[in-house]
Amino acid sequence: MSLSFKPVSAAFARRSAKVVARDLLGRLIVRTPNDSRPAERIVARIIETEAYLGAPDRASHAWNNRRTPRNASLYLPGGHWYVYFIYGMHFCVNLVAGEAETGGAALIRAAEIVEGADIAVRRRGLSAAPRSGDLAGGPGKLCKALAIDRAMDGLAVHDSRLWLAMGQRVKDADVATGPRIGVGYARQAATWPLRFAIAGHPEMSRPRL
DNA sequence: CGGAAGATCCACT
DNA sequence: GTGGATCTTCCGA
Repeated sequence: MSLSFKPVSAAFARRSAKVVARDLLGRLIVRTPNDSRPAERIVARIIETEAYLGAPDRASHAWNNRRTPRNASLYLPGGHWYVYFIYGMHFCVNLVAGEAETGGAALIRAAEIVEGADIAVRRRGLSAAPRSGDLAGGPGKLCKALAIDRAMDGLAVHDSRLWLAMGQRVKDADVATGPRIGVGYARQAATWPLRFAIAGHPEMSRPRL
């Protein structure tokens, strides 16, 4: 497989959250923690995402145009990172999608580490590489493996510390869809098929599609 | 102002 | 399968 390290265009994230979430599969997150140690680079291929649609979506942090200190960056123009802290323990990373003030975003739920796995293992606090799926197979694990935290919240998607490369688009035939995880409280919105994953990939979070 | 629940993960049974 | 960790936000008193 040939993976392109060309940065995504400015237009990539200016589309709807649903289209962006689908198109993120197969793209690459490139994390370069600091410029003085370029060897610390980690590259992760996106395996699983979810779309959150903003004001009309009861599962979205932007439901009914809610605004809090935590979700401020969710209202930036498409093409910024929205990183939030959840359950008092974990971070989750989203790509803000669509026009400014609309609150759409794509949550990145799982990725396959394609470069820097040893660094990711260390960041996770593990002594050895876990079995497939346990290194970045979940939104909290992904952020820990890539050292993504509050400092990344609100950065532009082409920031040198955390940016998106084209990788390789995944064919429709290889995409599985289903309802989103952990949003049972969202009534009708909980049934919307806004979860996307590369079918059968071992890094997919549970429950598998 | 207190309690509850959350776009989660891990240890334990 | 269940519960704990413990930040952020919501809701009812």
